[in-house]
Amino acid sequence: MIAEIIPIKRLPRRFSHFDYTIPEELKERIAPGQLVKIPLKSSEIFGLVLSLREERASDTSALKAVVDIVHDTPLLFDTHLAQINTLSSWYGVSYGTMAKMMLLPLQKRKIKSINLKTSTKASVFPENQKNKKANQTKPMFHLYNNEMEHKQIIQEQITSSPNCQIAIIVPEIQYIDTIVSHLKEHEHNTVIWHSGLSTKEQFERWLQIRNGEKHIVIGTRGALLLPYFDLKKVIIDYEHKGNHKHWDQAPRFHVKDVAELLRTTQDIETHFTSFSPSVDTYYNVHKKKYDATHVDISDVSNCHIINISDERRGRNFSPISETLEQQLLALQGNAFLYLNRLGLATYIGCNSCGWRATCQSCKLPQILHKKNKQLTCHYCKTTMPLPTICPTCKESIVTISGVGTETVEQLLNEFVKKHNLPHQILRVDSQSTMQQCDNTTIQPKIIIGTDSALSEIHWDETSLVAFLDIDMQLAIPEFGAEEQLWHLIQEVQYLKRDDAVFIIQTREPKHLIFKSLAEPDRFYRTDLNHRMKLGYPPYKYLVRYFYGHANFLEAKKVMETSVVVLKKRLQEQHKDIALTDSFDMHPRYYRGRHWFAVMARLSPESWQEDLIWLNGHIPDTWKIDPNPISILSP
DNA sequence: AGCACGCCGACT
DNA sequence: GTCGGCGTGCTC
Repeated sequence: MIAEIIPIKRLPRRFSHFDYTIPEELKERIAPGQLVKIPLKSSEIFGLVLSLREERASDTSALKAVVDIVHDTPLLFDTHLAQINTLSSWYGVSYGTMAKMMLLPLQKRKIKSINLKTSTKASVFPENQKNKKANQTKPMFHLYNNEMEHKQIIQEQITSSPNCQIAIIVPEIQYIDTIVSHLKEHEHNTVIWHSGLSTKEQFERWLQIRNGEKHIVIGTRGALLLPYFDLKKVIIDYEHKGNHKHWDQAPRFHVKDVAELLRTTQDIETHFTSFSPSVDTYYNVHKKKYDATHVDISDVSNCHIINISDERRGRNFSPISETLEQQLLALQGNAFLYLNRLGLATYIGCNSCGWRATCQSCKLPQILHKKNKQLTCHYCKTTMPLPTICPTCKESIVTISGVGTETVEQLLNEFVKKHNLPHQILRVDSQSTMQQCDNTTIQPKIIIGTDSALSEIHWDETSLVAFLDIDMQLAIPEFGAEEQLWHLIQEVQYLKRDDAVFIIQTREPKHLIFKSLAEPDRFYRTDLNHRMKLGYPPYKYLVRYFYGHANFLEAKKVMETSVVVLKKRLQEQHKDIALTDSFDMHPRYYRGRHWFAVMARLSPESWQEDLIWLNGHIPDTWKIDPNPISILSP
């Protein structure tokens, strides 16, 4: 007999499983799902028994032997093995990589002494999935307009499914606390899971999840891949957020896609919850693909849209409009000024020849910072001195413009001094957090910050919120850029005190987003219409492939020829899959390579089969990114 | 992917 | 002589 074993190790995608012989004394005991010890190269590692089969003539005699069985009780159930199998084929990773994500804390000596609970119900290998379609419940969407409703929805979901496991997935670690505070009375029955846990914590919590000792799991995306004992329900909270996608490294999975797999193959309920439904969810609710309790999205009618172009005509070149200035002068309590740009100046260039300071390797604009007056690339963090003459035409004096958080910080400090205001100015961004600042004074504060400040603001003390310049967000050439800005406005509206003033400064006050604030359906319908015309989700399921090489021309050439070959294959096999031409990514150069990408548009009805077909026909060196949140960036 | 191996160049 | 840089090659 031969054992097909998954080595629990990140291996390249071509190594799905390895064959091992079974020593005589283990033959009676070995079974699929068991954790075993196997030799691999020169070391001994853990493996998972995938299946057992009779010896074939084609088997070489060079096979190594299984060393030992760690537990007689299978560590994983058939459903878990089936899940590994499907997710590997979607994301183009080896079984070992998938297994590693399910079993990350196992590299321990403690493992031998743990007690594994046996599954009580007979697990069904999902071969006859098709028959089960009838019992499946549709995904559900729940809207909440305040934290009371939020708490209520989560609590209802917990109490309606007693004695089985529920996973609540949030997009970022910071959101875990909110959920925990809503479920205080279930604290003894709750496990928190996120990427910041130590190996020891991971191991303990992993076992509680595997053995079904705790019923409520609150965690970030990785928590969805753990081997649950008896999972009945998945709640994806803040469902509109992009960070439900694991874009970092393979497997590049989207929580929603994994939840859909669990729903269709294991009858696990999926619930999407949010205060601002994603465009995708809005579509699915209206097409009756999701059930929903109510979808009356509250409007943002008390928001002041300020046209900065008018201010410019009135010779006010400050990033702070007159309206905002008046509000600041009358400020009681704290203010939060949002600007999603770091640094002092974001445009360093030459007026006569058009040269612009860009990073040598990444080709991204360099930003001037206060510290040492250095030009910095925000992507690769390299710095260089600010040039005094244009490096290209050697004549003109370099122009410095564009407002960043540091500029506004300086400006506000002068403003406060000039008008004798009691406010302290704080800059909160990726370079300086709220904790680092002197936060002990009872002095009122004006906080100037980027996205990362949003979760640190004390909203109950804040009576003024302003977006200084969000036009840059509208210029991003990504299909989800408008939607992201929409959700950002909704988030501020959701978090801010009801009586707090909300100001948005823009050069495009006529933009759809601002015109739709009092009429949310208009935004959704119009954005959906654009997406339909351009072939974006939810009308198409996107898959992005990308490839990088140290040499630019080599990268370009290899990618282009591979795309031509793939297009030919698609035509030969009459596959209804649209493929773009290859395009360069943004930044074009990072991690020592030049990157090119290609995108496939699949039918939302058949994406699972099409994705597997594509993954089987692409070069081994391509990275696979199904359902990407960004087309251009890594 | 990740790790062992190996072949050179700069130090106690 | 030995530490350590990262190029190369292999995993049942």
